[in-house]
Amino acid sequence: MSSEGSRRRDVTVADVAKAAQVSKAQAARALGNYGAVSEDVRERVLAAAEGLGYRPNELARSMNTGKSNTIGVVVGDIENPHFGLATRGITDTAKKSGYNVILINTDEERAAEVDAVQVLLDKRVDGLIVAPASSVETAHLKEVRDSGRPLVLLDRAAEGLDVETFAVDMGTISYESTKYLIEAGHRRIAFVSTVRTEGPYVAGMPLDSSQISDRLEGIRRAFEDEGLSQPMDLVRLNAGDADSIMRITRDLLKGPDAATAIIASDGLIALSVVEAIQESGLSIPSDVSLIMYDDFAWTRLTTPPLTVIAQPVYDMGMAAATALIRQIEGRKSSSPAGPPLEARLVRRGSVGSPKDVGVLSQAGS
Amino acid sequence: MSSEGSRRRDVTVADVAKAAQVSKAQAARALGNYGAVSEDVRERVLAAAEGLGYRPNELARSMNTGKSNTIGVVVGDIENPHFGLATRGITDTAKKSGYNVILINTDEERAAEVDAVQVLLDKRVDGLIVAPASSVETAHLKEVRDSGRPLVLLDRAAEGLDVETFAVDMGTISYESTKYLIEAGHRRIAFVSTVRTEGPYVAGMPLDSSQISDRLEGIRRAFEDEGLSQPMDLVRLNAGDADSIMRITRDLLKGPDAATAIIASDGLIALSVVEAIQESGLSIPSDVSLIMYDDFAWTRLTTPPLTVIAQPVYDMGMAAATALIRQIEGRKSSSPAGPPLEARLVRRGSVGSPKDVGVLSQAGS
DNA sequence: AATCGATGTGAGTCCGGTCTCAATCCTAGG
DNA sequence: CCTAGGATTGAGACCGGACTCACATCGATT
Repeated sequence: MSSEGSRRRDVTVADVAKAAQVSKAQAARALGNYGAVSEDVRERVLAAAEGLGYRPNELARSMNTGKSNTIGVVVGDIENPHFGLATRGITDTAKKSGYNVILINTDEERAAEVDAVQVLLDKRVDGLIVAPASSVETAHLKEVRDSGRPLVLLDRAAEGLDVETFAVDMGTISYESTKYLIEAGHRRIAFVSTVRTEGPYVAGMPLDSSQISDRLEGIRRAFEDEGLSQPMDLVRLNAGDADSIMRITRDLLKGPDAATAIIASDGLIALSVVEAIQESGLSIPSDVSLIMYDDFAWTRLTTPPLTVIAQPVYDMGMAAATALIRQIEGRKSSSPAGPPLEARLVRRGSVGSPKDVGVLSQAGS
Repeated sequence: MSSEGSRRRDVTVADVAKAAQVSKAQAARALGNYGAVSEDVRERVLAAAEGLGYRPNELARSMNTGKSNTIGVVVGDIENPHFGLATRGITDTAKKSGYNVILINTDEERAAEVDAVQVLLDKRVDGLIVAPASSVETAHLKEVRDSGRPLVLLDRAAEGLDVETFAVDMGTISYESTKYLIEAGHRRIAFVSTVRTEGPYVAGMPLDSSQISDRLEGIRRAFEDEGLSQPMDLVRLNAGDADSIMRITRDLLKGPDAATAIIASDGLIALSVVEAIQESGLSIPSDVSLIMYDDFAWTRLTTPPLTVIAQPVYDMGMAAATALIRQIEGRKSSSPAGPPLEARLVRRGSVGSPKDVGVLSQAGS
């Protein structure tokens, strides 16, 4: 309909050069605008390009500049708003510096992650941002490192891998939050997370996720500080889909030794925990207190609104991208600073005192 | 530390060939495993490749196969779980067929979208999935079409552009939902959306989003069917950030002619609407009823749980990717079917009868 | 008028693969 | 023993830009 039925092969510099009656080299210079080109030639070339609908082939360009202007991002699950927001921080920053993002989802599976990293390397991305599924098995990340390609970690650190990592200090915030619960009178504090482990949790056992280890360590310290010890039976890992989380929650809340407070390791978990609590006919916070990681908008809408641990997720993405791009573009050192990326406990309404605390403290006094 | 300090330039077929003492062509054949290669050569080449840590340069490969095994995805906002989930559907499907995804965010801005499409075309992606910010200004999409690159639309249709589009039938579900509200006694039904318009809404005015037009049309029809007419003053577009949505909500709920029900055009809007309602001290559904588009998990946790319009978002992404890949790989026709992609009204607790309905109907009888 | 440095310009190489084509090997049929 | 035809193999073109290098131009110097 329109005009030149542009089927098949697309226009190349050579075509433009021919049309503009100049050499390929000159056309390339005018188009790529580098080198010296006379006004006359430039105009003719640009006009020809316009007329032919020339579009540079970035693949070819990348091939001999060695730069693809693309960064690879490997996350566990974009469906999770946590990563959605982080990704947003990354893409926004990347775009600002002229980079595009290839996104790969791993479903938190190591095999998928190894694969993803490989693919991105093969595609010659300029750098990688990875939220490692495992903080322990990091051979593939070491390879990236050794290959000399810029790499930056998000959310979780990788053991024995000296790479810039953008994550909040989980130990501290976990400690604070636990302290807060303890001060409210809680002793039976549960922790629910998705990390997978072989058997049930044993204090200090190595975990795949540095994040979770740090959080557990924070909890332990908080108890210790008070001369108490953390109720290990309430640490529940391997929480998978909604059903399993609900099952775990019901289990935590039953019996004479039930948990009086639950710390949900992320928003998805909290969702199911709250659902299970509601279904059990219990109420928050009078029967159970709850703290969840990540501050999503909906947490203000539940009754009561949830007390959460807010992480600067967008900023983390932004910082990671900024650092990566800095690495890609040269100077190693310079400002390693940036804002500190601190998590914060946002006290809303889901934490109260456990039912029998009054009785206990009276009895104690 | 490890061994061969693989700095700089990476290993190429030529290097492998030299190491294996065969010609570049033979090495390439063995590696790319095409053509005829003797067992002996194959083994030597593979061993050499292994030893050298050879990794094919996908860029180079793409350049002369003309295939990048990459599809471009352009969405308005990955931070929005709607797109997060759709993207998940796309990436899962793509991965299954060996494709990677380059994701670009447009913030729902047309300029950014035009740019995004251009960039992806320049990167020679094999195909595009776009959730067009505007259903009207679609010149850039027509260009994609004309360039011969496979294109598929997600979520919204584009006017006068004959491209496979994966979206639910908004007219029908909107009609049904409105009917449901009307039957509950509502007459003052508001509709809040982010679409931008020049001035205030006027019946039938052209909108950027086909989705929204369809929804409004559905509402109109539902009213018409009952011999009523839609309260145009309650259609509020241009709802931007949280603040503006809350302002709009407060405005809708004040005065003698306040809205008794609100339809929120997406989850983000609903979030602020609910917040504004709660802040006003009103309650759902006794004071105001609410329906929102998209069924997010948290909608089950509010008090009351929200009545929502569930869309098969993941499936839409999956269908779009499947169709795109089919287009990329050949056969035009075949099964244009796939599951129907229908939206469904999920009745939970946020719709009730308006306060004065009793009075009114009594007065009426 | 001869010289010099700053442009302009075209031919051709290179990036790292894929692929064509002609030459060489090998083996079975005659 | 000779030969046709398939299996192997190497040289080199090619994809579409970026970039090197040698050469041509030209106004300005002295």
